[in-house]
Amino acid sequence: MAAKLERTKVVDTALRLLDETGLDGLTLRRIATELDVKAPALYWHFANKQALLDEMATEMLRRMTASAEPPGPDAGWQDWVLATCRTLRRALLGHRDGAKVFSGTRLTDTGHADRFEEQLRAFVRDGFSLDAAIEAYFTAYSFTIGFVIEEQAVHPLPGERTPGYDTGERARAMGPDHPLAAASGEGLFTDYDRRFERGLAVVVAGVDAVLRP
Amino acid sequence: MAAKLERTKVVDTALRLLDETGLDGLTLRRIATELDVKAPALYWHFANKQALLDEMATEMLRRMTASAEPPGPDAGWQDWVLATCRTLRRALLGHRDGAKVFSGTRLTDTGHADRFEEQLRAFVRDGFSLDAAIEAYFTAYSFTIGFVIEEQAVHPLPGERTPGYDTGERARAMGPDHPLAAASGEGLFTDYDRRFERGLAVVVAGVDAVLRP
DNA sequence: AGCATCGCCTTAACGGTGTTAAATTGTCAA
DNA sequence: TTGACAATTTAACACCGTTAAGGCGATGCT
Repeated sequence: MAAKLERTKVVDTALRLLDETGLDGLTLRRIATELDVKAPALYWHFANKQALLDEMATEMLRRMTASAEPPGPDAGWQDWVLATCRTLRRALLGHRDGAKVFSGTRLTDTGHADRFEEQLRAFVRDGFSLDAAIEAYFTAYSFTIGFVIEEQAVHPLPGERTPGYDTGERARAMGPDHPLAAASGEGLFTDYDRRFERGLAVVVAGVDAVLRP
Repeated sequence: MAAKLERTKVVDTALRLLDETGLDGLTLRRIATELDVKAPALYWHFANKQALLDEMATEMLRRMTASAEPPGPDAGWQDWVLATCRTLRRALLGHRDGAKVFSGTRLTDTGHADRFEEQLRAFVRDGFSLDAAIEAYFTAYSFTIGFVIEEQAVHPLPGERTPGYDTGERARAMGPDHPLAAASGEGLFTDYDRRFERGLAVVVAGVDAVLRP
């Protein structure tokens, strides 16, 4: 079982390096150096770089479901949607370019099936059809992915800020012909926590209005 | 002004090649060959590859706003949200990896400001505060981006289908312990048109319930 | 007409990338 | 002791984005 140990060690190192270098700077040679090994050695454990990236995304999801407590047994579908999306966002924000890594990969195992099943069951328990449950889940999921991708374009890591998103300069570029657009910079590039919660509330209210039986 | 003509020719060619090769296969040498030119010649027109990608994304947006008629003058905010998101989705679906190209770039001009301004005005005209308008817009925008990223993972181009998203195999992997998850493949990987419309309806209803004054 | 300038392109090269093939080491079993 | 096998190294390949230097043709100035 040394193989599996080594595999997870590679993934751990790669995830840690991801925060330092970003997705573009994450090369196999760099990962290998960090592990005191030459690059081709990684091909013993992974078929190619994409397989490693897939495993990284899967590991992110594993840690996410491991870290966050699921809602209690009497929780409604709303609680489950809120909990799932908040946890997903935190997991994506946990690594630089997390959303890009995640949305570009296919998961390598079904360890997340438990949570997914519970999420769907919460809907069905409250009267949703399976079809409506999937629709509701996927809508909230899509919103979360899209939101964090935009968020990480501005904040590569929590606390950091990508230079160039200057609201003042943006307002000037919009010119006097677009007063609303010019004034929107503040509302578009700040306060992502609050805005994510409001967006989530919008989605939940929408599901309640359109999909709830 | 032959320079500007050449610049747009490069962008046109790059966008056409994108459909054939995908984002990973889109190299400067390939683009240059297609233009009967050597790769370094591109550096006369663009500072680097990212600048070309930015211009490609901007051109996608330009074509999008040029192709789709805006709603009439008596259209409500709902019409504007629906029109904007539908048009955005079509623009992203118009090219292989369109959503990835788009979400990874910063726009190079303010040609889209007109539409954005009209979108916000539609909200404000119906009583929204600017803050609520931005929140509503960004929520719908995030949903659309996230949705199309997932969609293009399954359908790289309209009509094509990425191999490996087999619902049967997926159901088997989920096992008998996860009946809902196992049955969800059909609802997750098919019929994106209808599901996008339903998701959009959810978002609009949510905005109506949470953000409308 | 001659000469310099400038726009646009080419040639050559650099350091880096993912990936492969073959040779090499270390370890444990027969 | 020998052999099998896992795990890694060395060497190399084809390709990538990018830079430096120079060439070439058209334009404009004297």
